Amino acid sequence: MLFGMTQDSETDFIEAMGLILQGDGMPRIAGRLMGLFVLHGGPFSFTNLADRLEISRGSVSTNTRLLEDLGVIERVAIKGERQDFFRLASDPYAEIVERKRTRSIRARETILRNAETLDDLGQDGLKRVDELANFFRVLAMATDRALDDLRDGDGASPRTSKTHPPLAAE
Amino acid sequence: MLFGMTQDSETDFIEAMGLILQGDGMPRIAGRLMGLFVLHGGPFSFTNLADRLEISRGSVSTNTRLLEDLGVIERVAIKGERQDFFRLASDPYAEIVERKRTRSIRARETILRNAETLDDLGQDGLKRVDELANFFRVLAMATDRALDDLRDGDGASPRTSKTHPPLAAE
DNA sequence: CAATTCGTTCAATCAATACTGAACAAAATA
DNA sequence: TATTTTGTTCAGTATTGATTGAACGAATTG
Repeated sequence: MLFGMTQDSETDFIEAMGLILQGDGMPRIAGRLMGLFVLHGGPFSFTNLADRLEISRGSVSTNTRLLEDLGVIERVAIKGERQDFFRLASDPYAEIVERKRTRSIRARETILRNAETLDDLGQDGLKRVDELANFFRVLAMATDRALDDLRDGDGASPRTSKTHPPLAAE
Repeated sequence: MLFGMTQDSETDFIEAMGLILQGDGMPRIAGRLMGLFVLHGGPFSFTNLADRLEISRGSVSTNTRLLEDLGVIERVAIKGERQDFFRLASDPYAEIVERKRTRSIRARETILRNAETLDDLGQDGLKRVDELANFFRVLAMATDRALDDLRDGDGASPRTSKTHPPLAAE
């Protein structure tokens, strides 16, 4: 039987990471890989990854490349070994935030560019478009600060929100 | 013929918004609706929305409810009218950011909760898990600030990043 | 050189989700 | 009361993207 079977807590952690990254629009397997690399830093061989996570070699190839592009992991060569090895990068999260920032900026640019060719918008219409663009600008600025915070290796909160307790899901 | 046919700039704007929101994990139709409401504030009747965007009544129902829950639009009643009407809400973007914030906090909590039951992680393992949790904490703080900025109706940048020019996609 | 190992690619399958359109209940109208 | 209008729900379809597994070329080994 398989149902009701409980898994060990390492698997729970890895699967949880799979779901979290999936919820953020990435492949679940990328999340599982990330979870594994956070638990044990690596290096893991290509084959080892496929075996431990029980995923196909194709998925290992695709998703390690994805995480490599994101700067979450890096490919390392090991003397006397034929396989590729991967380990958690030294600054795994910066590029993720950087991409979020870029997406917000792009969205804002797209909006402003499309708005240029619009006429027949009144005073109010222009204001609403401006506020939409500003929304994305604010998002971009927020990720920008997040990048700074990450770089500073910011362990404790240096600034508390005006409107929220330090951290709780409410 | 249909191909090569160009659409007016209003449609371009609306479609662009559809793609932007789709890229953020929401239904494309929700984005189109949002685009329409940003251009013209409303109120639009239920049927009018279906006609203008050429979408089914089912989609109007589902996606207006989604945007209503998000606080982007609000349902209004108009004297002498049977249909529901919708207009852009007064503070359309706050709840969107609030949800982003909640997701980051939840992710952090999930990680910390799963990490508790883990043993056999060395010094290094604990550090990596901590840094992962901190990553989501930083994201939560960033959205938190974004929320403040939005409320302040912040039109000009009060603080410039240490590492990036004021705003460009690079 | 033949056989194996390795990582990538790609066609096929699978899974998740969006969207439609018909069925429905409630309310308004005739 | 019968008909129409209205918004929701839901089953079915379409679409999109993730995942697999086989085919492949390159490199290694025997």
